[in-house]
Amino acid sequence: MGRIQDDTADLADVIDRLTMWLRRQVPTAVSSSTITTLDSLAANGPSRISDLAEREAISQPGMTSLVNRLEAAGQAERVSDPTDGRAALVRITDAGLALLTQRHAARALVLGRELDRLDDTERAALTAAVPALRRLITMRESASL
Amino acid sequence: MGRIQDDTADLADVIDRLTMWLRRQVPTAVSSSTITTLDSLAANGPSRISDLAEREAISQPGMTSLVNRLEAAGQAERVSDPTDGRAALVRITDAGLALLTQRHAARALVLGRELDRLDDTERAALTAAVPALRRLITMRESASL
DNA sequence: GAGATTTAGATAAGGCAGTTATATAGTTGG
DNA sequence: CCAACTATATAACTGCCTTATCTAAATCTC
Repeated sequence: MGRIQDDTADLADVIDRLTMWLRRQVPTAVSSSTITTLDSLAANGPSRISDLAEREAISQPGMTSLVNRLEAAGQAERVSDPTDGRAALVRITDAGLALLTQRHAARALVLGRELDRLDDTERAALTAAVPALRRLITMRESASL
Repeated sequence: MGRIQDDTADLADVIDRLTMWLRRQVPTAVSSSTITTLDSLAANGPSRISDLAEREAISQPGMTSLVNRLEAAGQAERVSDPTDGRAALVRITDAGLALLTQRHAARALVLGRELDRLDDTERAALTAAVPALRRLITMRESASL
């Protein structure tokens, strides 16, 4: 119990710090919720404002203004929902997809530089952990939350 | 090369998503830089404003105002630097340490619940990766950046 | 099918946390 | 002892979020 709990705390701590560090290395110039919203649009297809707000855990007016920014930057666009005249569907544009690609590449590059400084055993341990980490994510995405 | 690069992108992606998810599960009520600054104070002892600003990669006025907030909340305090009348040393208080402890416990709890749903092999892979992740962090902390 | 209720989104007003530019006060070297 | 430097604070501004409220479309009830 104590053992597992310690590892868990370690993992949470380590993830925390790595993320902070990655964020600093790749100064995004766009806010973190901008990126995660684009990610969500890329993964789930055109979505309603209120659905996006719920996924990103921000308020509906907050998402309205975020979408306004995305639209102004040409990274997403509003299309009308044929089935509901009140709703607007938000769709990622090619420019939005390009932004995601570029950012992911930049982060991978920075992380890659650090990985080069680890030894083979350490790198192997990280590689071996990726599938479990991915499972962790997909589990939560299908969870009710 | 391609192989390692793919793993790297995977790792960056996975870390990204895990962090977003952790952040949402444990709505912090305090900003992320508040926490990381307290962390830094706990780890490195009383520090100057400008040193903190550099470590956290925010501007010096930004750190001044962050420290003002910490002080107002009773989580840190300014003490005068005996060796330099211009400088203020910022020191974490017991309340600040308690906040860190509580937050880390909350995150570990949430993460632990998910880990329980993995199988033994997956958990072992994660545990095995922790030391390498930690090395990754300590490397960058001692780097010149 | 007309009017009340609910729902999707927009607008308004405000706050917090960051930015750059600049001011103030203490330190240090010639 | 004064000039230049350094540590922090203050000022003015911006970005991105919040809650409260408004409008318009959909749905439900009779």
